[in-house]
Amino acid sequence: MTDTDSSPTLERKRGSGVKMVYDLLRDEILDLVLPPGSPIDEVQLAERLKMSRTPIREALVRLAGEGLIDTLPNRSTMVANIDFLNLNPFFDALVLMYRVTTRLAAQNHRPEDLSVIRGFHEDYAAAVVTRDALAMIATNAAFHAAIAEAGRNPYFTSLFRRLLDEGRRILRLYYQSYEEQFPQRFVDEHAQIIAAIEARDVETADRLGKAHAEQIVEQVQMLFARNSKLDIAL
Amino acid sequence: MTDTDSSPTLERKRGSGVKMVYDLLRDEILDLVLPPGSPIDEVQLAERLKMSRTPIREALVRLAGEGLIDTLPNRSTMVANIDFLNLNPFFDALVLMYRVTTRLAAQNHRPEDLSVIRGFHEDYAAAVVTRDALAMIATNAAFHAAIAEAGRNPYFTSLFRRLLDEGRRILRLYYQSYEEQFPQRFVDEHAQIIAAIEARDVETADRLGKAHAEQIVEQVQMLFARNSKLDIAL
DNA sequence: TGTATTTTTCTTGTCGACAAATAAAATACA
DNA sequence: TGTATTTTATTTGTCGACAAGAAAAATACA
Repeated sequence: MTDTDSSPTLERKRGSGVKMVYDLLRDEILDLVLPPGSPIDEVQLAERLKMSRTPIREALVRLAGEGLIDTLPNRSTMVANIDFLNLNPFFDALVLMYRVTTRLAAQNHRPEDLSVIRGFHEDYAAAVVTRDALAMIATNAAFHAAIAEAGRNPYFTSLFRRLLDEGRRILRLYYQSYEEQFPQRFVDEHAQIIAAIEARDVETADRLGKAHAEQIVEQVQMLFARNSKLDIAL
Repeated sequence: MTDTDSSPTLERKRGSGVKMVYDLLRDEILDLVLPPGSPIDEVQLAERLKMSRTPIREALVRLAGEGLIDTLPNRSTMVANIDFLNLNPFFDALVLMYRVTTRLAAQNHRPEDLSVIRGFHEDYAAAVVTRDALAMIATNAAFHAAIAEAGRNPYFTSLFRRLLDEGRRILRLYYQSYEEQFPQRFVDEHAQIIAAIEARDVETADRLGKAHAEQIVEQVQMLFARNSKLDIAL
């Protein structure tokens, strides 16, 4: 029998296809469901999501623009690799953006921003309590992205978002061997950061942002040094 | 008569279409040939460049990813506006990236980088001599982009490139009423920056980068204040 | 058996066509 | 004449199909 009538074609709203694919792939990449180096097949995705290749292609172009996938001409496209041998540029950029965005948030935030920030702060604290590593990673990124938004500099915000994304991938890797000591500390530091922002204490915010970032970098480097044996494929 | 045989279909290499459209539109946007707010018609472009809408669409998606065009769903896409009423976020980001990239270049550059940088330095000096405003803008951006490359932090480099692009649009506007005093000064400052980088004098590079950036910002703000009457359409 | 060449296969890049969504124009109605 | 509603027109978003490129497989040849 043919498939006429049986499946009612699953109507989608007219521009939602690309966003769907984009969000799906982005999440799968950032959570390492698709590890670095994984090939991405357009036709396979197309038939899995029951749509043409066109919207999928558009999503892939966007992801490539954000550096999450690499496209070699005429040949397969794959999830972007992480340069584990030299994370320094990443760390440098991350620390600076932590500082700058926190500082700007202290300068430029509006009252309504704080409730958003506090919301993510609580989400993060909840994730720490339930020891949900994936949720911790995601809510921590959301927390700092919200601070960046409150700083109201779209250039910094977009770079920071990109760094936080990349950070999600790296953290996802290390949280396998996660020690429970540091998340609680981060909750406290987050609370201090919020207080500094609210008080519009620019210098303190700057200092806390920097210290917080360096804590994270140090932790990651420690974890990295410890289990450098577990190597990710490719 | 039909057009069979007459025009031999103008064969293009297989992936070159998108790059062609992308480069073309990018240049026209940055040089204000397409001023902010200009509508971009896909079909019109398609028949002008004698290709299908698909590669044009891909180029537009890329440009949208870099913030050079805005796409409203189901409706026309147009060249991104510049928020002239609040250039502060732009200036803040620009100054910081000038500093950081110059500093990192002093730290991380390799000998071969210097010749590239010097090349653009000379191009800029030549543009100043011939008083070619468009060339000055473009070579100045290329000069600083080359310094950023020598700093070897892709995150900073890509943000800085984006800022330099945006700067090209803004400068392009003000160079209409351009006063010849400052380009020569910039040539000298560029030379000092090169010297600091070559000497690996990180602190001096940082200081020079910051000062240079602030010079530019100040100039633009002065020009902006002076002829705030000439308003660009939309 | 090992290397070079041809053939096949598989994936991407491009095309033309159609349908949905929105704006503009035209019509109806008071 | 002015407003509301329908109709038309224009532009985007999606689709299926096909051709070009490159790797893999198969064949030819030594």
